[in-house]
Amino acid sequence: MKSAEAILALSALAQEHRLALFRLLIQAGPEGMPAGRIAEALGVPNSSLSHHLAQLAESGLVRQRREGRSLIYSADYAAMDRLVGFLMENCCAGAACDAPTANGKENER
Amino acid sequence: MKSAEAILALSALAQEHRLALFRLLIQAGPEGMPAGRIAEALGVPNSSLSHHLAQLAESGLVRQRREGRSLIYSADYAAMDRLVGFLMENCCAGAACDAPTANGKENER
DNA sequence: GGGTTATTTCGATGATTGTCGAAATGTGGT
DNA sequence: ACCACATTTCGACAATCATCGAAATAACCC
Repeated sequence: MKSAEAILALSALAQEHRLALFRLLIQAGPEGMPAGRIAEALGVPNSSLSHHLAQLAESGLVRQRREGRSLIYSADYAAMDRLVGFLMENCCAGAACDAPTANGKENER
Repeated sequence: MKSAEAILALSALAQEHRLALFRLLIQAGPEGMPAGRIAEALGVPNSSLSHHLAQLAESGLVRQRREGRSLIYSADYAAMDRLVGFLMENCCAGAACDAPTANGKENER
């Protein structure tokens, strides 16, 4: 992952509505949720929400797919994984430490 | 962790210089680095860097301590841990999944 | 106290971002 | 073809943010 991508992803998360949105999708699981239901859940006008969804999708943290008239959004766990990996890269100059890893498995760096 | 704290931390990271700064500190380990050496490493004017350091410190991701005339900054790994934990909270509605965890240990949710 | 070094605060400026209604687009049913 | 539904794009405005020089603060040494 390059720095520019990471910034895009972090900026996407660094906003009240988008953060709530992303966490909602994380909790919704891989099936995701249609835009309408998300807007309803968050109490944000459609046009605003659409703007935020686009930004999250652009950042790669969220996937979009169409299903009938609805657009379904879902969290991309692997992207989140890569982001955390990038942030903690070469943690403690390579020494073993309690640094976060991106995938819940043992730290193998 | 509350949403407001998470946003503060994410905003702190969502900026070119601060992201580079944080990763530098992650790699520097718990001893950290003095402000001057950081500014030099990143090629950013002192006043700009100070502004960024303050923001990272404010967010809780970075710690500040004085040592003689120097102010030493270091990454707070536990804070990063909590941030990732918050982002992935209740991942996949509690079902086992490949979600990131914050500490490199097995996923115990 | 005076001088030197390390770093922060102030303040002004330009650039980026969030917001939301109205209009446009895409999809499916009849 | 038409209508209704789901969602996005456009556009304008207010609010927040990044930048950096100059001045202020803090620590140390003589």
